[in-house]
Amino acid sequence: MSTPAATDKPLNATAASLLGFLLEGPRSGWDLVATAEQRIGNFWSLTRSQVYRELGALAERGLITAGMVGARDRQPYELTAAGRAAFQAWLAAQPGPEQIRYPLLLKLSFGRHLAPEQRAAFISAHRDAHSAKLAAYNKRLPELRAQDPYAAAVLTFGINYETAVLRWLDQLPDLLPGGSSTQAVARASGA
Amino acid sequence: MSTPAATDKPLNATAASLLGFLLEGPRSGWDLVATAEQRIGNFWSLTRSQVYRELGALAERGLITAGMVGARDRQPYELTAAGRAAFQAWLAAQPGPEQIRYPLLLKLSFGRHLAPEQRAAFISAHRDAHSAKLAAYNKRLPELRAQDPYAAAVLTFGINYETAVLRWLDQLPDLLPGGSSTQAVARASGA
DNA sequence: TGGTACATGTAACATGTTACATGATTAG
DNA sequence: CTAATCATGTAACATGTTACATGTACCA
Repeated sequence: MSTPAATDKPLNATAASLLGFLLEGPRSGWDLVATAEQRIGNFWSLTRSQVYRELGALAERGLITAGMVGARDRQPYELTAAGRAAFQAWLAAQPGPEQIRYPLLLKLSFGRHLAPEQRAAFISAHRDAHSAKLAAYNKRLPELRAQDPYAAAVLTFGINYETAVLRWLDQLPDLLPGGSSTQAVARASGA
Repeated sequence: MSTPAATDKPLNATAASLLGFLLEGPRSGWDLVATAEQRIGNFWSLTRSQVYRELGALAERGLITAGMVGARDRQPYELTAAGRAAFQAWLAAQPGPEQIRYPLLLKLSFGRHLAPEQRAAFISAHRDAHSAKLAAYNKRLPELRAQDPYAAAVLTFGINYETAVLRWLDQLPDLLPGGSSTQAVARASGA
């Protein structure tokens, strides 16, 4: 068995994505960060540090090779055959469940300890952020639809998601103590 | 300034949640894991290891104190005044944006490299998981509504979310190449 | 007395974040 | 010439995951 430098253990999703972008041609770390930000940044985050680290590890495993350094110390990498195979193996594996970490939900679930005005401030800031995101997604959709149906499908998830969040935010006052219905009762009882 | 053992740096959300649960009375690590799983597990994950580590750190910072060891080496912790203050400080801070890491979206965005049958298998497994979750949420809602409006509000987010995901999954065949409309065309052209 | 659920923890590792340090190139 | 942008990287730390190790108490 000639060991081609640890094709063994499975890739993590971040590393695999980098390989995926490299399928389109050689890219430097900097490029990859920009590409990732743009293409998967909405549902998969990564940092510069991480990218450089993964590139080093991928090179060591023989899944990519460093090309000739260009202008500004630009270090391009390109896929090897092993890298292509590793990417395909990753892609073919059943994806795990999504992970959501939602600080607002966490704080709301401790809502009994939270002053209503603060709660309201959180929610309102949150609503602004989400309606901005929805608007941005809707703006981008038509263009993407023509260019790349896969990206458009993924963006459509984002639109569904943001819409659901906004709808939930609308419901909140009726669900929470001190919300609209309670206030209506308070007004009706002549407070 | 009497330094009360580093009340300084802000808590992370996981540690803060543990403090939040301890507001309801002394709990052991084991209890806290179970409570967290049940109460915030759907939108905030944590592991046993992490909990024990955080408990150690919180005790060192003077935010909790270890009580007397009970049966089965059970080690209960309770909040200190500093712990209460730290929890309130965390709760009052503006929550950051949610983070979503969605492996299926990642793989779909590389959809051009994915065989349609595999894509279909991913989506179908995903759909099953999400409809099960939605059903579970809907089942739990009435009970929670009476018990804890905050938990119910948070669960309602989950219901909105799962509904949105399922709706998106329904849309997918029309968005992706080789989807239902394409198939209809193929059938019409007599394949 | 044997299995299951309870209970705690460590070690090793993987992943992710933040701050720092350095320098090249380009546009004005 | 100088500010902004491009480009790479390290160090330190925080967070999260997995596997391992140990033992108790309850129930059948």
